[in-house]
Amino acid sequence: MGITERKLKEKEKIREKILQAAMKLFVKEGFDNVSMRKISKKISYSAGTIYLHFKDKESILYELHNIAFQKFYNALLIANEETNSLKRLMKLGENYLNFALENPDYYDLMFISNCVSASIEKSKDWAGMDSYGLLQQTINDCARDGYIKNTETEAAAFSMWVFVHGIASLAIKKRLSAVPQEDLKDMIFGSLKFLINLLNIKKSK
Amino acid sequence: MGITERKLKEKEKIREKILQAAMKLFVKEGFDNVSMRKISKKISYSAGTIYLHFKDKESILYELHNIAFQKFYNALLIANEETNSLKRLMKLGENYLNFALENPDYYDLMFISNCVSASIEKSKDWAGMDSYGLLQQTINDCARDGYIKNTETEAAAFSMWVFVHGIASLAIKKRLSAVPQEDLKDMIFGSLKFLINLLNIKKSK
DNA sequence: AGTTTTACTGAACAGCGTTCAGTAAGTTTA
DNA sequence: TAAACTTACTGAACGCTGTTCAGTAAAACT
Repeated sequence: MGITERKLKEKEKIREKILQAAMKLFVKEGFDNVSMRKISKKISYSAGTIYLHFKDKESILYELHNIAFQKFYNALLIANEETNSLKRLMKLGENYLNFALENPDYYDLMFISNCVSASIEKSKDWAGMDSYGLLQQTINDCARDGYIKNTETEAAAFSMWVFVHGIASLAIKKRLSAVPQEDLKDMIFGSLKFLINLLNIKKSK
Repeated sequence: MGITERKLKEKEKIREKILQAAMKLFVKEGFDNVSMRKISKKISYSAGTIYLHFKDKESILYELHNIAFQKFYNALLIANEETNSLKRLMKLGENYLNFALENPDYYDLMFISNCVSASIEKSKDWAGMDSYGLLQQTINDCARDGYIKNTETEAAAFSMWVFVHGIASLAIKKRLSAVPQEDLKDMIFGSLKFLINLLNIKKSK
């Protein structure tokens, strides 16, 4: 079985090459400005070859979409180092926003772009479910520790998400240009603090 | 001056025709799936003619973008019928969300799409400034009436905006498919109520 | 050695946004 | 009224796109 195995590995290698080339191009030039021919040139194959590995351009995006969610989940996970649940919630929000601001193209792909949402609707298990679970867990911990009301955990989790997503998507899509560039980060992270203070019923300080 | 005047009016008429045809096509088929040739066919002119009235496809979008903001502002304005400031804030949020859900393509154009953001950055006066002023005014009224802290009006206004935008953009971009369709509206407007309750320090009831 | 399988190419297709020489009608001037 | 000019518009063309597929050459199997 040495030969077929080697062949499979080589196939996988090309697939990987395509993904990496596409990823780099997408991030640098934006998804729409990258053509199949550009990708193929970057890996020194003909454009047709890509179609031996991917159904179409969209499915390359979808694959990258899953990779992005993996990165995203790992970026959020670092918040778990914080032991205080409310601080952990804060850290979670900060990590979310930092990921979005540092990887705007990934974030766009994951939460905004149209290309992917078609594929999402088919596969009912959404790649972001793990990350949302992380948020729910943290909110539950906050409720347990008396920071937020037990009856409001679901609404709090959802609100927290739409809040940080709202900020992230407006920033990425450049709808916050009224705010001076140098004040933007303060504004963003200040707002996060503001929301968490609203949620916090302990008001310990 | 009768002739040149008539000619100008005719030119304006075609411009209007292009905008209306483009608008209908954009809303029905989505911005990317509409070609200049499709628009031209709809108005029974050649594709080249459009370029006598608009620099490129993007500038048609930009024009529609301003029209959309006008519609948007008028939709928000209805909230002013409500005399109680906190209720007015609630109504403002509801109107925002309703507009977004009922005109997803306009909303996309105004707050999400890339095509427009390039033009926005050039013209420093953003079309949404009037609408944001409406929000700020309402928040100030709420502070005056003791519903929210006087020190927090800026943060409250920004938070309110990113919150409703977060909901709207997730809904429009179909990232809320985990929520059953029949529960979606309750979830959305329930969350709005949740946020306003968080902001409300009077807790009158 | 001959046959089959595999991997890949490059030409082709239909469609895109955009440009522009050419045309025909409308308007102004002589 | 005839000639000159202006304007509005067309349709072909350019270079790009995503995608398909007949053809090819090398590798693997019999």
